Amino acid sequence: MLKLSKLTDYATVILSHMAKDYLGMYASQEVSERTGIAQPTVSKILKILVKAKILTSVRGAKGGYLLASAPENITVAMVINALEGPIALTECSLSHKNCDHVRDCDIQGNWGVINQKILTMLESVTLADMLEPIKPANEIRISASSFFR
Amino acid sequence: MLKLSKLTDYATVILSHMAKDYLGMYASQEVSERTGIAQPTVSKILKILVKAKILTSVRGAKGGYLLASAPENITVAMVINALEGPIALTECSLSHKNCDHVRDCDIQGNWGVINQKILTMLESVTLADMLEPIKPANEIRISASSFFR
DNA sequence: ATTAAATAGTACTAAACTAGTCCACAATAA
DNA sequence: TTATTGTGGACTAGTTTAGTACTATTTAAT
Ligand code: FES
Ligand code: FES
Repeated sequence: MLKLSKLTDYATVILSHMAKDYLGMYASQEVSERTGIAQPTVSKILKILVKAKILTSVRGAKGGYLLASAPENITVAMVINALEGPIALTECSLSHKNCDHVRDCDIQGNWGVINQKILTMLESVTLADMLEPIKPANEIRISASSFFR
Repeated sequence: MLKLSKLTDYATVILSHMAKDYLGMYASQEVSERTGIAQPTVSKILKILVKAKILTSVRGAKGGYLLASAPENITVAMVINALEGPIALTECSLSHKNCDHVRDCDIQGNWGVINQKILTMLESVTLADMLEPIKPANEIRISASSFFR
């Protein structure tokens, strides 16, 4: 169903929460309470986000997590990348090695283009954007006829 | 890893093959030989594509499958939809029911916007486009600053 | 009529992935 | 020293996916 994992979804919820006061420090405990996501799961996600350098952590009592940069500089693509690895719609967008038993394939490159467009789109959305209330007029700038040109 | 299933990938390969002579009829046997995808798997995919009305089938000896419409009218979104169901990055893009234990969530709507953009993009790419050799200059028309405005 | 070639539908299995939990360990504040 | 908090890794149960198999149905050719 072309979907993100639940953990990625949670991660955006968690980060949005933290972005509201983006200089503050948040203990996993507290994040769990505020978001309603179970504590062990929150903890797991926060650890992953630290490893991806999206968050920084402070250990010990009164410790917690903070955003490693301003919400404007954290993109949705970064978050997806942290939790799910590189964004690649098809195996071949990432490496052609895995597709060896598919002969007669004329389309790998085009998948790559689609993939790149989605990536660019996701890179253009930041945590700050996610917090904004939705504006109804969202004009799409891609016209069908110009897609591959 | 935000990826399409292998079957979807195969489906595009199969359809691209069939689109080369898009009035011709193809037996699953033959498609299997040409693409190198195992026959039972090809067969499974073709059945699904018929149910989605992307292909039509002719039963009996000398039967086979044909494109139900011209390659220009078959979009990548249709194919993904046939094999994986509705395109929805997060549960909430599809229905908010499943997310009830996430309190304090300000972002569902924005996911919906992102989702819609990806959908529009995938709807703008047709089978005919997939067959074209790639053009190097692919200007992306979405600017970061205007994403949510 | 009979046979062969082809799709339709469904069910099944094995493998891979995901979500969610848990625990022993390390760091720090009080 | 003790309580609090993050770190790292392991583990289990559940779900999803890929791939296969089998039976029934349809049609062309003979
Ligand atoms: S090389 Fe993988 S689908 Fe073509
Ligand atoms: S309602 Fe599902 S992530 Fe917000």
